[in-house]
Amino acid sequence: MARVVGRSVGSSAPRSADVARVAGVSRKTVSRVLNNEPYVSDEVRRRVLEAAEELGYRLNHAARALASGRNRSIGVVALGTAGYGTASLLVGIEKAVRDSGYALRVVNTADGDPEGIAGAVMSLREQGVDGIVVSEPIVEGEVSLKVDVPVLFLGAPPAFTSARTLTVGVGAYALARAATDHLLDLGHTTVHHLAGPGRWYASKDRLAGWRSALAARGAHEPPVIEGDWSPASGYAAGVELAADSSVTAVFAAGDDMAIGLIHALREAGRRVPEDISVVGFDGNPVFAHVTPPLTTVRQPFDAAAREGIRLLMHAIEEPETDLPPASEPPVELVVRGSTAPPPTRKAPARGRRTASRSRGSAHAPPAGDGPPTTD
Amino acid sequence: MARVVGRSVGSSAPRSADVARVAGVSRKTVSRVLNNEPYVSDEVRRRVLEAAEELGYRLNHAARALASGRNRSIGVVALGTAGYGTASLLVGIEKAVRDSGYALRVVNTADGDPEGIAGAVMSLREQGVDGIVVSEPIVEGEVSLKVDVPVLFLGAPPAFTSARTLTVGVGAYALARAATDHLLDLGHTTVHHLAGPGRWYASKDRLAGWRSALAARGAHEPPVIEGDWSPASGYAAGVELAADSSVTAVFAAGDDMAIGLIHALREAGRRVPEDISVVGFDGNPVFAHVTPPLTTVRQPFDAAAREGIRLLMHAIEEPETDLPPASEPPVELVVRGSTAPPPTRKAPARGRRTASRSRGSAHAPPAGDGPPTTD
DNA sequence: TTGAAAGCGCTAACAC
DNA sequence: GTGTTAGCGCTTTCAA
Repeated sequence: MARVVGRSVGSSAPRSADVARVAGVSRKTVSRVLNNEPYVSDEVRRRVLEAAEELGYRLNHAARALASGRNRSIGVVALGTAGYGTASLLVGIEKAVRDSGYALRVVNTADGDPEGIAGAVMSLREQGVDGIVVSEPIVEGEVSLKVDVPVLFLGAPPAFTSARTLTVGVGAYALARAATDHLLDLGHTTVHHLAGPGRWYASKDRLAGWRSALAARGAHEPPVIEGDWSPASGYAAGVELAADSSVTAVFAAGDDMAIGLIHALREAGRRVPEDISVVGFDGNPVFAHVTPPLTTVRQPFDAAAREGIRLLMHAIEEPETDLPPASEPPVELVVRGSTAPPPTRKAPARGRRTASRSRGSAHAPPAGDGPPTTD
Repeated sequence: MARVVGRSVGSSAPRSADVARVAGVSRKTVSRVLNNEPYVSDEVRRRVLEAAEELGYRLNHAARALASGRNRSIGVVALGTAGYGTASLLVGIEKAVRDSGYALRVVNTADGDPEGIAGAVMSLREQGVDGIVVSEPIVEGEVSLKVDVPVLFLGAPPAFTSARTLTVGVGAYALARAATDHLLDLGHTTVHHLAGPGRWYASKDRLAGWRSALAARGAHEPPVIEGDWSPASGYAAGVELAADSSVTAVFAAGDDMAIGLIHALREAGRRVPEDISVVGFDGNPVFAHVTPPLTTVRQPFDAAAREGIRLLMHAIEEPETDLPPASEPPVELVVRGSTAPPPTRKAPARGRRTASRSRGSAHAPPAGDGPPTTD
């Protein structure tokens, strides 16, 4: 390996000027090659790449950002929790962003309150991100904020205005509806609902799906119990529900809550699924191994993240163009052992047409539209 | 609210020069105030802050980074998985970094192989981070890399050299030992081990802790079974272990694997904990609600992250000074329902010649020694 | 198809 | 205590 460059000893990292010198071209040409711009002869391109390689040249992102105004990085506002859902979404976002050649900056908000979100967004903007992803924030309260870059709301409706506002749902409404329909199909006369915190949009969406499934069958709508996503809150709800002998089916808005719920139910002497059926929400694979294995609906984290980032990238790089339409992820119901036909009653007709894939129901309003929420 | 600034209409974001003009000072003084440098009169400081506030001024990080060479951001190389452990560590890191006033950049590696880690680290360096956190990488293979910023290895030994290499453990060795001791204390003559992938340092550390606990009591060391952290791999191990009637206690290197393991055990007719005791590793709270509730050891994710970032910040901001010593996090054993004394028996009426390809060594080699892998 | 000059917004070093 | 003068390393005009 011939040492072509004069001195590279005491000096620090090579700059584009060094590459230019070694390749025998101008700095601008180096820049062209590095940015894959047209109008560079193959010969020159090759020489530049070779020189960069030889020098171990690494482009300085800060300088590029300063000069161009574009940072090639996107920021994500996430919840500071290690839950399966949140973590899965973050992993999916990271991968999609990296595949796009962008860098990822993360800011968590302890609890997704408006101030927290606003602060996180401002901090991200200050860091110079080209786009922002707000993942599963709360919906309550107004975030008064105006951001000058595109913002993607993943699994939630827009909470503030931005240069370009995008929304990609995770199909929570349809998933909740499928979960409830599954229970109804089994022959349960109605389904109780253990919801997430009322302030979360994710809660409202699931609640709405459950409600619509009930309404479609003319089933009675029992009062909603509210948890906080934690297994402990599921347990507390279970204690409450176990005392009500009319309960035969429960749809919990989260797997962890469902597990806590089942725990309390069984402790109170109610068998699952013989006496009471339980469906969770998320799709954490570990719950295939508990007793009873948890029936649940799988959230399309990866697909939603990929789709969302695709839209965001488009909005960043081609602000003028109209965005290609978002494809709705499929509904995936995972039937395991925590659901069964209701007790006493004779087994229902075998017409078990589980709402799998396909939007499954008469009308499923897309996320962002406010289906009748109570709260 | 008096509009002091001349025109702010069509123009874009205000710069430090605008603030300087409004406050009637020089740009450098604005810079001083914004960086909390000394030698600025309170009066001037107040005026500058006021002007900045009024203009809605936001400092441009890219420009600062370019000018100063410091980026006020740290990068983390994580595993692209949504597991409880990984996610908890990341959340802890994010919080600690944010509290230090730094920004966080994240790059995941699909599987922590040397190339993946090297690529992630280079990408982070290119992005101009001031420090890097490598969280739970694999240990096998050499990462040939020289980084010019401090690197913190969290829960793993240094995998490559850097300007300043820091290491903070999560006490895995002590935790594994505590888990095994708990089983031994219960009266089990020995404890089997379901390990993580051999390439992971986390696996080796836990393995070593288990091994040392056994050795300290002179207990026989059964062959190690290797999983991949997934509940499915735990299940597979359980099928295998259930066939061996001499097994009365198992220490699994992860909660999820423990759950899969218990599943298989019970399916094979072995009761937990009556016939076989199982201890997990991590501390995911949801497993307090399964049947049986999982006994486990809790990893001090937050404490480790906080301590690690503290060290890293110190290395970044005061490279000369010696680092304050790291405090070891406490060992936390969470005893729940999956462990009990061994089954009622007066004498261990069993010839242990089931799977006798154990090495049966009486000493505990430190991590780094490769355990007999099965795969 | 390539190059020369002029900054991007900030901080560093040195004056005053 | 405060201001002045130069850049940081890259991309952008615009010209050749």
